[in-house]
Amino acid sequence: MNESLTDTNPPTLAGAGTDELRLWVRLLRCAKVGEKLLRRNFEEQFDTTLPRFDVMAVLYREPDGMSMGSLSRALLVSNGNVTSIVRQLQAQGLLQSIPHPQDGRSAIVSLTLAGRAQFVVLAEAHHAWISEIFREVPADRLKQLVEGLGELHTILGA
Amino acid sequence: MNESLTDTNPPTLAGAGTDELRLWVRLLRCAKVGEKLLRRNFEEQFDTTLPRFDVMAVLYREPDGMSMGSLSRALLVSNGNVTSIVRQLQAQGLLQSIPHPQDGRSAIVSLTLAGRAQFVVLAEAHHAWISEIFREVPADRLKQLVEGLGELHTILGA
DNA sequence: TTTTTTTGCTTTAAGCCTAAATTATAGGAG
DNA sequence: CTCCTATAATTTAGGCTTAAAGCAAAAAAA
Repeated sequence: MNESLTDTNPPTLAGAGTDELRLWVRLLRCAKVGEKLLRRNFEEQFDTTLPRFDVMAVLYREPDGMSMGSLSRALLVSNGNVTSIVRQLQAQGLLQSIPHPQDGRSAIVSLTLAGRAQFVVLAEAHHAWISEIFREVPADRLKQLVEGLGELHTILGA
Repeated sequence: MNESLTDTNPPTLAGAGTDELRLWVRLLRCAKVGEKLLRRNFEEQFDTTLPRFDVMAVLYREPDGMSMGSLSRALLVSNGNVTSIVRQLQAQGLLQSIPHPQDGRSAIVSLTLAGRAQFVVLAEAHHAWISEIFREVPADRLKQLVEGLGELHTILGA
């Protein structure tokens, strides 16, 4: 029950090995492994990054464009962060920024035609990579995880 | 079946909304939300970071210390990355680096007594935050996710 | 022994990320 | 109209991250 007085091992931490902690560690671990793979693929095959892909993915769903603020909220990243990523995409001609007609502070960013075309290509590759990653996961297990993580996300979002 | 010629909405992407993609998006989303919360807490309450905590967590389990290489492999981060984090912890007196007796290239890093004491405090807070995050998740759902993510991690690791 | 290759780690360049400070515009109170 | 506050975005400082290049020691080869 108690730690031995001559124990040279680390003292047991309160709560170590609980289900919550295990869940968190595994969640983070799986996400990290996947991200590592995607980052490498995006870099090697398209000379781009996951964050840029994320920006394009959000904008693809909004053909009329959106403000920098909405973009950063949709991506769960800080306001200032979006600025530099948008700049990169703009420099590549994949994205355009147009001053808001009513509000002089704001700008509406949207994908260019080239950006939309490029995103379709990227999204296809992205999906193929994800499929490959989860290839060995049984379909019912997949559904179970989707369900469980959906519930988790709802709880976390609230 | 086909896209309308006058459709102003984004064309449907092949594979959009499949279970694999949904799983990946939710996995990443949940991890991101949790990380954001932990980062803020570590910063505000202990003026430290999640990566530093991660290093300490690994070293806590290895009282005899380990090489920089083992450390980076255990954390799934690049070799060069560990260098700067270790330096920070060393500057705070939480970690010590001792030259390897046989191998002049290598060093053995380990937590100092102060580092071990500090880690116990951090780990306790960390666990409390995690518990709070998952407070509303039913115990059986928790177990199911732990199980599913464990399997997923095994598949991803191989 | 001398040379070559490998290995452990650090450094560098580039990008992502945040919080906080700054700038500029918008909108309301007086 | 003027002042004050709120909001949109950028800039700045600091930290994390990687890949690639560099350095020094070890190990292997010649």
